[in-house]
Amino acid sequence: MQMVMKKEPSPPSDDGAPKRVAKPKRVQMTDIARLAGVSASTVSRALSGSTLIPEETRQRIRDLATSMNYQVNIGAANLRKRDVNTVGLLVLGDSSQAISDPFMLTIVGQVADALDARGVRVLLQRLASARYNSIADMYDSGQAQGLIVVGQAALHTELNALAQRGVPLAVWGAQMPDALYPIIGSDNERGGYLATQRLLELGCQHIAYLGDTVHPEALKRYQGYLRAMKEYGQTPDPRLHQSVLFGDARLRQIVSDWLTLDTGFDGVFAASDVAAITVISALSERGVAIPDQVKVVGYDDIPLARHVHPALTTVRQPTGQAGQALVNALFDVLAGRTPAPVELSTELVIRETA
Amino acid sequence: MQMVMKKEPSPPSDDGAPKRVAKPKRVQMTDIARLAGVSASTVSRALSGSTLIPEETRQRIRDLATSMNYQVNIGAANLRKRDVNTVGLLVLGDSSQAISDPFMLTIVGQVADALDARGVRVLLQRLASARYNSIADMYDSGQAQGLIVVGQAALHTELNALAQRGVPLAVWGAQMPDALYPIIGSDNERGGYLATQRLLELGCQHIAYLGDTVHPEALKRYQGYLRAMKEYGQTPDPRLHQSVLFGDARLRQIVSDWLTLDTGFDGVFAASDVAAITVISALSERGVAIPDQVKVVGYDDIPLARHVHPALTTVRQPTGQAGQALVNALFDVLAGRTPAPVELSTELVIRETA
DNA sequence: CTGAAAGCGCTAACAG
DNA sequence: CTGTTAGCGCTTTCAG
Repeated sequence: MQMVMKKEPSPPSDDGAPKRVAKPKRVQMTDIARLAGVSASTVSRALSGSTLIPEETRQRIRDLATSMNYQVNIGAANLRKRDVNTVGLLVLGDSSQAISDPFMLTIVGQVADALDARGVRVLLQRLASARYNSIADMYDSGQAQGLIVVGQAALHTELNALAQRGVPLAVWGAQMPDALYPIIGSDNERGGYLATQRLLELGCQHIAYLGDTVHPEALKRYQGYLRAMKEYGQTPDPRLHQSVLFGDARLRQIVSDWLTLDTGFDGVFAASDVAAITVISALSERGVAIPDQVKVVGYDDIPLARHVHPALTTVRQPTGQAGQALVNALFDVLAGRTPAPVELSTELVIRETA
Repeated sequence: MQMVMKKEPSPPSDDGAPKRVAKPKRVQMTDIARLAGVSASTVSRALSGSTLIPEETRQRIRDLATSMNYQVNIGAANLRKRDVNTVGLLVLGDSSQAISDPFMLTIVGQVADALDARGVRVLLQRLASARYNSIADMYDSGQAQGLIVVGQAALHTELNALAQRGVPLAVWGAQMPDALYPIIGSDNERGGYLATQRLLELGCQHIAYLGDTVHPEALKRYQGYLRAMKEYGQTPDPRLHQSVLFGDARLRQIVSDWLTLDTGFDGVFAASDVAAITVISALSERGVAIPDQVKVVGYDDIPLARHVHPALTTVRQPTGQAGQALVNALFDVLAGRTPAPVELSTELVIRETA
């Protein structure tokens, strides 16, 4: 039966955002109070577990509430308590490519879980670069008591400004010397070093680096790459440094270009597993043998890294601790402490591609 | 009975959630009003763009607000407007495995974007099965005007009960005949059929199905598998049906078991790409040639499916439309309409594994 | 132990 | 055009 009794008063607007239509009246505290024969104060106290209310009454009120699917209106309670108990989780990044990176998403999940464990609500927002200026909106509008930002991007200056004016935040990214906010991240420089060292140890003479050095994390990895190269007496070929990370077509083109270089190339260090896997795919397509002709090392150790063929050698970032560390840092800030930045140790996971 | 010692006037507790500490006073509407020399009402109107206020004044107030990083307190505004403009996004699933499934996460991202485009806030919650009973909390506590549930799991009955009592929701999952809530999903039965048909066309005689039929979606895919088998005159071997989808070790064991069957097996239809890829990996490890000895078809077409080797033949679910469809459905419900369920068409993507 | 009263920060009549 | 007034649903003194 499709046609239920039409309500008189308001004609259903059909033109976009729905207007309020026949909202079933929500039960609220006074209703419970009336039904329980007590005052709202008592209900409030009972529901919050105050020992002022005798256990028996408390339980009775609780049962009543449960049976009516009543739960305290958090918005109203927050207003009164001047507290929100909610953290904003911002995921920076442009293309839906960037956001669909399994690594980023893993961190998002971890953070959500860690906050949940503390009983804190999570307000999620993906933010494209065009709106980076509204990064603090959740805080400024009182929706969130603090922010966790995943994907530092190139926003260090802005983030510092926020920290400066007292916005509590914690960020996943690369350490910055003058950061006024806590940064949680992996040891990117060392990761880059380990990856490159591996390639060098295996005898690579022409190692490419794939990563956008505008991002501090990718830059650090690049610095690690440079350090290893220097240590092994090699001079990086600038033609083998590319910023592109996403987009199959472009990546394929780059690989093509590299293959036609006079010197050729025999190793690739990619700043993300997703990029590394795409490169492997492009190389395989052209009949280049991995690891025989070209060796590849990725970064992140996403779950699928071990399942591609050949299995990807990569630098593992300890996501398990990431979420917890971010949340801890944010709560330190909220408590007025100054948390130490956390640089999680990276680890080379050797598989088949290098 | 926990007799907690009554605290003295509250020393800074260090043992958990931080107490309020030196919060910098937030600027609020009355502050702006005072500074602008007008009343709060005027500020409210100006900031909400009311044409009652002359353009000039409006701009002046806006600038003032911006310069002070002031934004209307959404919680308070919501309370007054009796509206929250927020949707709860619930991700069901137990293991962090389940949640890290790229496919699920892609949908989460899509939904977040689609809501964002409507100017609706997103409250994210991951929900493990132990807490499935609190699935409607966000709604009951007035935090969200409606819910979007990703991962129908085996909760059809519960979801129906929620719909029954008027909780606005939209769900990603498999169509159910008696659903009182809108379900958005792909045509799982057809997807299962297409996948299996492909294997049959290629001459497979012993096709395994990997998918937990407790989940309606996986069940539908299984039914598609059965239909194809029947159509091609084959009898499914019950030993080749396994519910396990996650966990490398177990999956490897299952593959081992299958390999030692008297009949062997020459085809696998896995209900998710992640499972398919793991199987491929396990088979490669044991020296089984794909697709020569065993052919594999997955489900989802996650981005990496094309990059594994051999590239995965799979059934594509149109995630692009998923987020939008879910959001549209929810808003239909909120507007008092009864949205038609959406069954997005699935498509076989033929690559190398079959 | 319990209720009455006073707001939390904002918006929306309702007068000017 | 603008200010005054009265709450939104809840929590928390403050008195019993």
